[in-house]
Amino acid sequence: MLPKDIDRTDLRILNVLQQDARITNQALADRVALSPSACLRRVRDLEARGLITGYRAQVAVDRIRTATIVLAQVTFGRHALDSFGEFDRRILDMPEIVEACRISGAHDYMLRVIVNDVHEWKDIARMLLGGDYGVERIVSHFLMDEVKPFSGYPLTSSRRKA
Amino acid sequence: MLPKDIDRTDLRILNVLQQDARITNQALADRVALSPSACLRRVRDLEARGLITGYRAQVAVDRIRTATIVLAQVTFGRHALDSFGEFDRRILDMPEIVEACRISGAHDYMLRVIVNDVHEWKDIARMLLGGDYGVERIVSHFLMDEVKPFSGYPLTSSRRKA
DNA sequence: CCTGAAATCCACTATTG
DNA sequence: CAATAGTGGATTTCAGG
Repeated sequence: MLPKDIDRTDLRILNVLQQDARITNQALADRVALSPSACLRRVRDLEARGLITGYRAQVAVDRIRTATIVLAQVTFGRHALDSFGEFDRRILDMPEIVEACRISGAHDYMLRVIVNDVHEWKDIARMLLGGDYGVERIVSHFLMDEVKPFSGYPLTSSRRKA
Repeated sequence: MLPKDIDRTDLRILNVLQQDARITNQALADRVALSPSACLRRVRDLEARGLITGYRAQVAVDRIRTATIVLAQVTFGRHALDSFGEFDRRILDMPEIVEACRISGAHDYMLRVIVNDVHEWKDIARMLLGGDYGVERIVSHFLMDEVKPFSGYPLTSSRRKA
């Protein structure tokens, strides 16, 4: 169930850091009932092993710039796996595309894009369609309201078996 | 273009903190060419004004637990605005639903859900459909690959006018 | 793998420009 | 508003169990 190289103390550390990445090491050590030095060593270890992939400030971007956020589903025509590679490289290059997932189902990618307005999105969508990546169709949705903003994953599944 | 209560120094601070929330105040001050005290005052101000909404460690959740991540589009039947409120409260309560956005277009919500397996997702989807919230249809996509993981928003739009 | 102490280094405040 | 300097406290290393 739990990977054998992660114990409950690690989980507690990760849970706290998911909620408050800027907590002091001392306070963190208190919350997980460890001495500061032991706690720090675990945190460094979690970083080195790639279990913590980064620490990010969450910014209210809509209060800083004009921001229209688009969730776009991209469908490919021919499924040449190579064309995925080209497409991937392209979207990694575009700062407006802030997130991209390959998904199962009727569509191939789900993108999250930030633009100033709908016209800018039109330009980008046209670019993706016309770039000869094999993109056949783009379905876009505009984000109206962040009802539940992401604030970390549950690291233990709460749901119990029947 | 830029809100008058945010200057370029604030933007640089936000940009650095988006990439590395655990940087020390001194190093941050260096990077934005400010004294530590001036820098710290700005950071506290950005927090107090709600422009920074939190600091989060990014965790490689798939290396910690069995994780199937679902992107689900939820469509309502009758558009009673009240039923949205009930639905909202419900999803805020469910730890498996880690993000929820109201969107425009053919569907009403986009959810990001983490479950152990497809069966668990089936249970949750059935719950949402049967809970008398007015949910009419759920289209689900399973996340196959995080091609471009979210790592902060561009705070200045790079695209220039034609 | 932990604790505890010692030595840095940093956050934060007061003071001043 | 920003810089400088001081002090209380935190981070980090290391010795030892």
